[in-house]
Amino acid sequence: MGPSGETDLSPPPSPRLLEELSQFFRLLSEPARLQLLCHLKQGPMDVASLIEATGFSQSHISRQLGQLQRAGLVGCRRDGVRLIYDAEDELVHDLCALVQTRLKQRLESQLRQLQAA
Amino acid sequence: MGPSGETDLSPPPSPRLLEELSQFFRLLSEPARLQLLCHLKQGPMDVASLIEATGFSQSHISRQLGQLQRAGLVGCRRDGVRLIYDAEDELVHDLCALVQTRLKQRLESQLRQLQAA
DNA sequence: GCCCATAATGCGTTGACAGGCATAAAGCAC
DNA sequence: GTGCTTTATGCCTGTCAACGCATTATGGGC
Repeated sequence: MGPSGETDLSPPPSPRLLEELSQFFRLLSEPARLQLLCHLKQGPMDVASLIEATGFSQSHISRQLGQLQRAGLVGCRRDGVRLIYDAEDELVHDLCALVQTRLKQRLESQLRQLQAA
Repeated sequence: MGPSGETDLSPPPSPRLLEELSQFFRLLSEPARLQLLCHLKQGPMDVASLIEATGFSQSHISRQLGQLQRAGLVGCRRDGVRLIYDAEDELVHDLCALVQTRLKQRLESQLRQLQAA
């Protein structure tokens, strides 16, 4: 606990990794995509159901699903002419849970500050 | 409705929460901000050092720090005329570690597929 | 008071991407 | 084969945010 606390535990991440990380977070930075992931978390669905559930256009849904699939966050199988998508990754759920907890803590903290004042 | 298997374990998140989550992820979706957070994780720094470390303009750094501060991810204190920023949240580090692990797993998986073929 | 250093903000440009419409591709039924 | 349905893609527009430059605000030192 000296003045030079040496918090330097980890080396600075390479620009390459930084780019990959931010690209991943970018996928989750769009409410539409997050919404699709949440719906798919409840179980596999075809695109028509996702359109019905979200109200977005078919082309939009298809594009967002494409991005999520390329990232490996969703997968799909064929059922005749339909494509059934499903969430393939628990990570997103965990990340959301962590962030949600933090958001809640932050709001509670702000609330206490208001009450104290 | 379907006689579906009801994988409905968790209720669909409200649009409000979806928006908050995506906004948070959006903060991390910019390499510049992620880079600032990583630098600050090594210890408190003033803005001049961050400019030196990242090569961005002063105005840009200031703006990004402002966003991070409003989200509570960084804090700052004054030292004379300088402002010393520091990372205030372990969450980002944890999130990055989780995502990084996943990215690695994914690459390894792809590598195995190539070798098998 | 004036001057200098540091950080924040107004303004403009530009690039990226959401999102819809129209079209093409893919697969099934006949 | 022709049609019909479902999904993917080309094209377009609007919007939003990164980013730099110029300016302003803030806080020393004299």
